[in-house]
Amino acid sequence: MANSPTGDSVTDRLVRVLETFTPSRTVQTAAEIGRRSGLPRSSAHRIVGELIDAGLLERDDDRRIRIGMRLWELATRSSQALRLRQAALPAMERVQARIREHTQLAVLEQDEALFLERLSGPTSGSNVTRIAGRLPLHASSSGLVLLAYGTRDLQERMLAGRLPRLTAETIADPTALRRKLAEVRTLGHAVAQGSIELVSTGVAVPVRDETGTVVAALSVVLPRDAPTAAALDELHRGRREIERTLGVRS
Amino acid sequence: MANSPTGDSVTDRLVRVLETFTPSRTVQTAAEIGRRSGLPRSSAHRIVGELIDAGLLERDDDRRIRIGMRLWELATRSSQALRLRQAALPAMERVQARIREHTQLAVLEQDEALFLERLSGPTSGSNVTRIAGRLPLHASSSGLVLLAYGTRDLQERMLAGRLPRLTAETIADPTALRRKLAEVRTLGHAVAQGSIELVSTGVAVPVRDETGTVVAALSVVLPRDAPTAAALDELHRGRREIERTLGVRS
DNA sequence: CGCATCCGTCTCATTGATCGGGATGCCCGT
DNA sequence: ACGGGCATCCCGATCAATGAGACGGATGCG
Repeated sequence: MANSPTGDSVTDRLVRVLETFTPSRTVQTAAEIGRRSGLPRSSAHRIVGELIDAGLLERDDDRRIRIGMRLWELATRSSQALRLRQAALPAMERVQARIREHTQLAVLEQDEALFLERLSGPTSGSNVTRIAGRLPLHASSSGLVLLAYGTRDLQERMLAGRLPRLTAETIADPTALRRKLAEVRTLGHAVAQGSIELVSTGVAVPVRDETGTVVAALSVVLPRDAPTAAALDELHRGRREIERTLGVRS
Repeated sequence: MANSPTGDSVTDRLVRVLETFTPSRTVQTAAEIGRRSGLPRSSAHRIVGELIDAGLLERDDDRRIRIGMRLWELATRSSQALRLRQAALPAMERVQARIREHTQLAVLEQDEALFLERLSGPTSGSNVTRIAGRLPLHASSSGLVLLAYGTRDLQERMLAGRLPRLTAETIADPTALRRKLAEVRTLGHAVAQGSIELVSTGVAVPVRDETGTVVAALSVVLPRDAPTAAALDELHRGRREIERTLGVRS
């Protein structure tokens, strides 16, 4: 049921076409789409045309194709991503205003951390994370939180799989990761120093919904050797504010 | 080429399925989707299944269907909606912090104003506008700005069509609307008093990109009889900040 | 200037995926 | 016990989707 080995159906094709768009390649010609999606030229043209008729894609002034705002509208209108983001935004603004570094909200999606929102102040530095971007669970503070409070099943799967190393300090050893997850659960937060970029440290706390399930991770990115105490304090304040908005009575 | 009167193709069906989701109905059963989209039960089931396999929809714990985060991710990653929103967010936060009322960013989409973002402070009142929501061009201050600086073609089309009346004060007369648009162009901003709700007044200014084209409207919603001078001042400050981020040299 | 690419558009015969009616079984409320 | 609503599975007919190919225009290179 999960997957059909055929990998071919009109729906699959449409998705493959949509997936050829990336944050770096936001506009492309129909032929490029065909090549990247492995579709014959003429088929790609036809499918792109249909998607344009449907309003999911748009044709640029100069024939190039881009994702239509209608698709963004459809997706944003009714995903719980929006609800979470809305509930969290005021608290995130407050955290950002006090800490003045990147403030992020991430959820679990297909065994990775998906970032719903990121606020960056004028003083904040680089930006590996982007909105609607992803990071591996074992390599980011947000991911560690989501993993530590995730299902046993998820944890086993991650511990059994490959743990790619982004920097020399990424936790790439299953035993070390298992120990780290236990630590996260004990402390109630995750600190990831240099696991993505050597120059920065991520700090993340779990956010729960009214059923007590961890639904997101709230995090900030600090310079590598900055003290984490103040950030943790703000993060927990923010977490409580978000949870209150979500209807958690404490 | 533009439209096929048939209105039937796999793509059309998929879109119709996606469109059955609304801000109020974010989860539904497959049968409901079938009914709302006018598709036979079994067809609806099959299509929903394919969309779930593709990751665009998700199945709830209890068999119900909802929009998948993957769709939000795809759409958000690479639409210019994101780029605009990103460029505008810091400025919007500043405006919101000073005025303490709803602060909104809207773009033109299919002859309506589509709201990309809305920030609401603790003191702000009701919320007719929602993110990814729409309002008619002639009835909102944002819409009036987008229309006044839109193409001649768009203006003719709107003036020729029906102008539904949301309140007693909505501009529903073509001649009055034409005069209002000229006024907006002269002043460089739009004030819409009571055109959506009698108790509130919208104030909006145009935002231009590096080519000088108006790409968005920045607006706030004030209590009906509040003075607009301070808000206008902040809006123009915010507008300049956004335009600078977009690369407009002034 | 001529050649080589790359693009978009169009046609058309073939085929295999899509379609939808219907049967089955489950769950839930009455 | 019963009826309604739902998800799931099946299957033959059909027809829209498919993709190879040809054509013309735009662009770039030597």
